[in-house]
Amino acid sequence: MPIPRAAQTQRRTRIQEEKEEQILEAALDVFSQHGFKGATIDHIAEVAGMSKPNLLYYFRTKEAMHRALIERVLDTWLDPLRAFNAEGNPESEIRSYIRRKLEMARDYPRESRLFANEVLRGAPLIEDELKGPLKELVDEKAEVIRAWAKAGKIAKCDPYHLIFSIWSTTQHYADFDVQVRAVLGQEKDGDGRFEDAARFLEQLFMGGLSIRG
Amino acid sequence: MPIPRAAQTQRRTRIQEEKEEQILEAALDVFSQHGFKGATIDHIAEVAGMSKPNLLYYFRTKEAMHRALIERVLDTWLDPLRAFNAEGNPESEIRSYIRRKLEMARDYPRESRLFANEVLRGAPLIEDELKGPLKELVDEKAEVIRAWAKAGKIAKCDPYHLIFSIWSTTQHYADFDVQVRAVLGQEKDGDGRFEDAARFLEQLFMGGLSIRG
DNA sequence: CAATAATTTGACCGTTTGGTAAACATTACA
DNA sequence: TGTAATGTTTACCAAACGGTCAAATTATTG
Repeated sequence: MPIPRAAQTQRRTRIQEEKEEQILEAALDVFSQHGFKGATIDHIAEVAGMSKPNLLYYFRTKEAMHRALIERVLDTWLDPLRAFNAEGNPESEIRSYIRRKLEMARDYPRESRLFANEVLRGAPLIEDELKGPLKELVDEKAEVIRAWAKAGKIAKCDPYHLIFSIWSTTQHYADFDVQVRAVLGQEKDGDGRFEDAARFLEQLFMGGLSIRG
Repeated sequence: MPIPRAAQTQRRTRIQEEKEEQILEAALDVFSQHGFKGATIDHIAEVAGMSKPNLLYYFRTKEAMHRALIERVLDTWLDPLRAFNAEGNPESEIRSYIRRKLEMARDYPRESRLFANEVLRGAPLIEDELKGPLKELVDEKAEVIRAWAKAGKIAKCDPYHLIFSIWSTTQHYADFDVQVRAVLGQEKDGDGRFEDAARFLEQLFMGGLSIRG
């Protein structure tokens, strides 16, 4: 009598929804802190408050858990870029994109680190996502930026490297948090630090794109 | 008859120097690619072309290897910042700092990734280094930048976040190389890509600091 | 060359880890 | 309420891994 795995059933029960959520929440904790190899199923199970075999009832392998998690994260991770609007004016669009990305680094540092860990190790699980959907989205937005530059609304610049620089500067505050904290010391608390970073980055990018602040 | 471990001897022999170098080179390969937990002694031994017990003759534990490696890397990693000169003029100093950091991301991506991995997992091995020597160095250079701003040579800005943004934008090309390549596609080769990034970053920071390019 | 010190290796060990088997418990539903 | 499907747990396994040991080999030096 084969046990029907949750992942194989047609309709998901209430328990499945709850438990899978519970597991992914714990998995996010552990994977983002220790990386894929460093994370253990036992540890995730402990954080999730359930037994190891119970975890493996919902996700058959550690990799399946990681894959489910990272695909979900990747999706929401790109929301700010999707919100980037060609119709809006360049200043407010770029400004609010930077701010949203910075807010995400502040509010969802685990997601940022999970992603960083995955890319650092060569992105074996999401290579296709990067080369497909991600590239297409970036291509589309890069075209918007290029049009703005052509119309003289912002300085001429390489739109891809502009996007990279916004990603890197904002995510830095999540991924390198330990270093940032070590350098800045205890003086500034979370909110003050966030505001300082936001102010600086707006100045940097507005100036760099020749947009008067 | 206790075997004198290489690390314990007073003077290092020729063989010790060679082999330790050989091991650290292999370790850099493996640690930077797989992270601390993901790296195995067997794998490092294989890359180094020697047996596992032989490795452990020179470095008693995996952690000792990692520590030796990361301390060496951290030291050379900060050279560009140390070269930052208060006497020089702001434009050329900042410009060449960016370029040096970008060159390091291009020429030493393994070192960058090793460091990123370490910080991502909470920097357990170099916490003291970050809070001590690193912080002091950054404090010193931040003061230089602040003085430049006060003298009206560059726009007023938070010097710490300026340094963070230079770190993050340049190191991004090493740490997130897979993503960068996925988005940019095969069109641009290594050198062209590097020049594009360099041009963009110079424009960004010169403009952001109100320095005319 | 002899003898001592330094280096290298194959075999091995205890622990951790990802994952399984099967019995047991609970839930959903006719 | 009975029964089949779903969910949970205890006990366990094989492989991988960090590290040790003692014997063998090579290098150094008096």
